[in-house]
Amino acid sequence: MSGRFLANLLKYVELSAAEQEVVEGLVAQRRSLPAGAEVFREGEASSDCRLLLDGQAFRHKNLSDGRRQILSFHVPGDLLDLQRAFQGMEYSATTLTPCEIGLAPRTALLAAMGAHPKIAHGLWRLSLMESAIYREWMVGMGRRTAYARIAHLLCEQVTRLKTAGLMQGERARFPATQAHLADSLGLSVVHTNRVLQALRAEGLVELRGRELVVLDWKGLCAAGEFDSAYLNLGRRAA
Amino acid sequence: MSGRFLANLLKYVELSAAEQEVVEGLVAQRRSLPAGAEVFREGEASSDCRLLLDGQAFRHKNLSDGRRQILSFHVPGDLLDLQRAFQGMEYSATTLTPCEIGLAPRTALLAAMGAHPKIAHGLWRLSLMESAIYREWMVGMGRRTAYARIAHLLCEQVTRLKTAGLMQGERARFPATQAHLADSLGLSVVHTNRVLQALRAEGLVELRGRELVVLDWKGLCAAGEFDSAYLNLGRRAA
DNA sequence: CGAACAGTTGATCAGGATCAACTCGAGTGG
DNA sequence: CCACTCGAGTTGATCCTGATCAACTGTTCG
Repeated sequence: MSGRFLANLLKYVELSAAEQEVVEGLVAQRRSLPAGAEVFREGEASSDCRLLLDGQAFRHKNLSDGRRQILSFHVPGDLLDLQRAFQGMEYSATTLTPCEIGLAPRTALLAAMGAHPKIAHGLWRLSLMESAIYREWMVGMGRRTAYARIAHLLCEQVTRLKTAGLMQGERARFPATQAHLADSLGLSVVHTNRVLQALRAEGLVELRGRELVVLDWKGLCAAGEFDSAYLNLGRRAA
Repeated sequence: MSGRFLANLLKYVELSAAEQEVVEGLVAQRRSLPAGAEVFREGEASSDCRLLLDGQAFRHKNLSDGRRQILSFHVPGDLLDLQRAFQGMEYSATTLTPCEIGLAPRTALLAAMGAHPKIAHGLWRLSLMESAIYREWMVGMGRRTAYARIAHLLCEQVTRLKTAGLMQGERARFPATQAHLADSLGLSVVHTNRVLQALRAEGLVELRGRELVVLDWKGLCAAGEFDSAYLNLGRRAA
C-alpha cells in the first residue's frame, strides 16, 4: 500500500519484517490527483499526513500579493507534511504531475513512532535531510548568484531523481516549469530563462519542454558549487 | 545540569519526573566558551551533541571565498546539532556571547529517544520548529525586500527572546552585530545599516550598540509582514 | 596611544526586476 | 479544418534595489 515510502525509509534504517508491515499499514487510504492540483493548503486542518506515493509535487508558501515561494520539490516516497502530526500547517503543497497520495492518520504515525524506535529513527532522518536541503537553499538564496543558484538546484534535482530511479541515463522528465524554478530560487521568470539559456549555450544542461538533459555533469556541479555531501546519500549507519 | 534545555522541552511536552531525570542526565559535561568562539565546525566529527545552556550563538555555513551564510540564531535551551546524532555535520556554530555548552553523548540521546517516546516527541517538535523558521527565512530571502526582511527578522528575534525570558519590557541585549544580520539575510553590511536607520527614523525599532529597543511593535510587525503563527508558541498539545 | 572593530556616509556600479510584446505548440470548439 | 485560446518560453528596453568601494567616526580595550 505504501511501497515507495517504505523503500525510501529503508535507505536510512533497517527494519524487521514486522516493522515493515507496520509501515505498510500506515497508509489508510489512497487518492489520485491530477497535475496542478492542491494537495493541501496552508492553515487547513486534517488528521492525516500525506505521503507522495507516485508523481512529483512541491511545497510552497503564498504571499498576500499572490506571489509565492516554493520550499521544496518532492519525489515518490516523500512525506509531505510530517509537520502536521505535531502542530499546525503553515505551507501548501501542489502537484506537478498526476500523483498518487497516501493518507496516513496522524495518530497511527505517532503510535508507530512510539512503539518502534527504528521507525522513528527513519522518520527523523528523512526530516533531517529536509532541513539539510533547506539550509543549502538558504546559502544559495543568500549568497549565490542566479547562475550558481540555478545550476545548484539542477544538480540537486538530478541527484534526487537519480536516487529515486527517475533518471534514464543523462535525461529525465522534468515537470517543473521555468516559473517553478524562479519561484523556488527567488528569481524572476525572465532572468531564470536567460540563465538557462546561458547554461545551455555553455553545453552544461538542456531543459526544454518537460525534459532535462545533463550534457556536462562535472561542469554543472562546478557552476553550482555543488557538493552532494549534504544529501547524505544512502548512508544507513547513523 | 541541563536546566534551560529541560525547560525548553517542557514547553512542548509534559514529562514525568522520571523522564525529566533522564533529560537532566543527558548532559555529561559542561564547557564554557568566550564570545566569538567556534562551538563546532563544519565536517568536524564528534560523538557529542551540543546544548546551548546559556548565552547566544548562531549556526552558519562558510563559502570558499570567505563569505558566510548564517542559518539560525540560538537562545539558551536550544540544541545546536541534533543532526549529528544521525549523520554528518555540514554547518558550523559560533558564540555571540560567552556561553555555557552542555555535551550530550549521541548514544545517550538516541537511547533516551528510543526508551522514552515523550522525549522523542519533544525533540521532534524542537526540530520541526527549526524547520518552520528555515521556511520563513526562505520566503524572506526569496521574495521580500531588504526592508521587510530585516523587520521580519527583528520581530522573530524579539518573539524568541521574549519566550526565552530575555526581554526586559521593550528592550533586550542584542549581541548580533549588523554584519551578523547582513550575513543571515543575504544582504551587505552597508545596506543593512541604511535600512536599520530607516526603521529607526520611522520610530519602529532602535538597534544601537548591543541593545535593541522596540518602539512600535505593531508597526514593526506590519513592516515585516510578521505573523508569529509559524513559531507555534507554547502549544503543548500535538 | 594605537589597534581593532562596529557603525556610518557618499559615490558608483551591476545583477536582476519589471514591463511589454511576440513566438510557438497543444488543445478545443465551432 | 480553421480560428481561438491559453500556457510556456523568449526577446528587448528600461529601471531600481541593493552591492561594492572607499573613506571616516566613535568606542573599547590592551
